[in-house]
Amino acid sequence: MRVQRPKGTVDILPATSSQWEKVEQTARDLFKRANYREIRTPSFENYELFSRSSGETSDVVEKEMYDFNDKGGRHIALRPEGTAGVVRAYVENKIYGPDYVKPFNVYYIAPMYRYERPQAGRQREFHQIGVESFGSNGYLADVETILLGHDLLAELGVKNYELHINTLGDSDVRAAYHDALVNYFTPVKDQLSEDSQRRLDKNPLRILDSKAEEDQKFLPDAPKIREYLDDESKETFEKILATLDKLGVKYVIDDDLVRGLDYYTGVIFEFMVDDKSLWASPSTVLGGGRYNHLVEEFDGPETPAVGFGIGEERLMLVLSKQNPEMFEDQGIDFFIANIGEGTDLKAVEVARKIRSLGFSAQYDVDQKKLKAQFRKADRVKASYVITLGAKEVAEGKLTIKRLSDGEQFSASFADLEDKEALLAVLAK
RNA sequence: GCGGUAUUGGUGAAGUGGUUAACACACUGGUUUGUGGAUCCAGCAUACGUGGGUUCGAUUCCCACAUACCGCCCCA
Repeated sequence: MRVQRPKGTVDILPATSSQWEKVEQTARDLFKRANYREIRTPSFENYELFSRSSGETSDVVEKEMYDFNDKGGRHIALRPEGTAGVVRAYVENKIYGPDYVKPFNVYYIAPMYRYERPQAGRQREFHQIGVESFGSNGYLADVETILLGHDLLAELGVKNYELHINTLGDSDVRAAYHDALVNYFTPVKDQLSEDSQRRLDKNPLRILDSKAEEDQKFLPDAPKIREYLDDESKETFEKILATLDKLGVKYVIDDDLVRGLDYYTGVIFEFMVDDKSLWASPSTVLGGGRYNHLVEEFDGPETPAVGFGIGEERLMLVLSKQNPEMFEDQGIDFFIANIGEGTDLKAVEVARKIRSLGFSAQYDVDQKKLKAQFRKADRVKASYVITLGAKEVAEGKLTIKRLSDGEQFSASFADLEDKEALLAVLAK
């Protein structure tokens, strides 16, 4: 039977998985230093969790949800994003209680699922790195979240990224602004693009970043969210911006920035990468914002929260272009080549000994001819080849050859007893 | 969900309605039976995504499906 992986999925093979490891390790290290700890939640949840949190009419829910009924008749959905599950876990485990230090800061690195038409950097199973912070409505919580995103991209070596930032205000503001947009666009509805006419009913905010030519002339004069902000929202936004200024973090206030999910309530932001060799127009690699009502939505106490998510596939795409050094194959430290009767056992012992010192080492389980063993050493990018022959074994000696220049070193088995001794031999 | 392009070996690819599917790289073996990355020799496709159809005959024509990619929608 010939089998094929499901549409929109990929196999991450060893050549690539080592790159993923590096990226994820960088993220984990940074989060750990900021005292964000990992949370792992189920990859599937009850359908309603996502339909409620993302918005019934959002595209994610309407057409991208990977859902099914299980054998017990439960309506299940594979998670399309990370926040809802974390919020559910927050409430279900009563983390809002006094036993937990606030804010409650967590991160996750996990697969997500969306039933979509695949493209480069967009799959049905994809991965997100995300952070969430629960319990603080302080502007510094917003700043901290933005900084984490910023610093992560910087540590990874992403170039040409731009922070776009905007604020949606609280639900009253959103409602008022929503109405204002509808009032503004409805009179000219038949002049709008087909897509935008549909958006007018469903999600008027979306019209703002329409690419359709017909829509462009209406956009500059469209009402701005800032005109509808309450004083508190305005003040918080100003504080966030002022702090970013003082910290030297560059940003662009983007009136047209609207995130696709319904649950955002305050500041929203995206880090966009402009790389013409990857995408015609700047693309978002990291997006997030404040969502102060989601915990209540799931019957938890009123709890402010803020977070972001990174699309890992997109991030990898960017890094492969912008930081190729990070992705170079390192190879192994030692390859043990052996020749002659009874030397195979010694090769195994030497390899294990070397590994115990913390080096990487491999020997030829196929026991091919010496020449073939050397060829294999080249292919696995070994730095050194240790040659073991009957003669060496008898004398308690071994030869170490540096493949880069062919230099040979003579060592004794005693030199394998500790790392310093071995390094000393190689330093000669 | 809509529109478009593509699909030949491990890889990059050439090519044709008709006995043996070019070339290159990679790989494997050999080139004095203990030393690699060079040269040389040899080997290396279940037959051209899957299934139908047209045809005396299809990898080459048609249709469907699958998958990938591009654009839209949307988004990470």
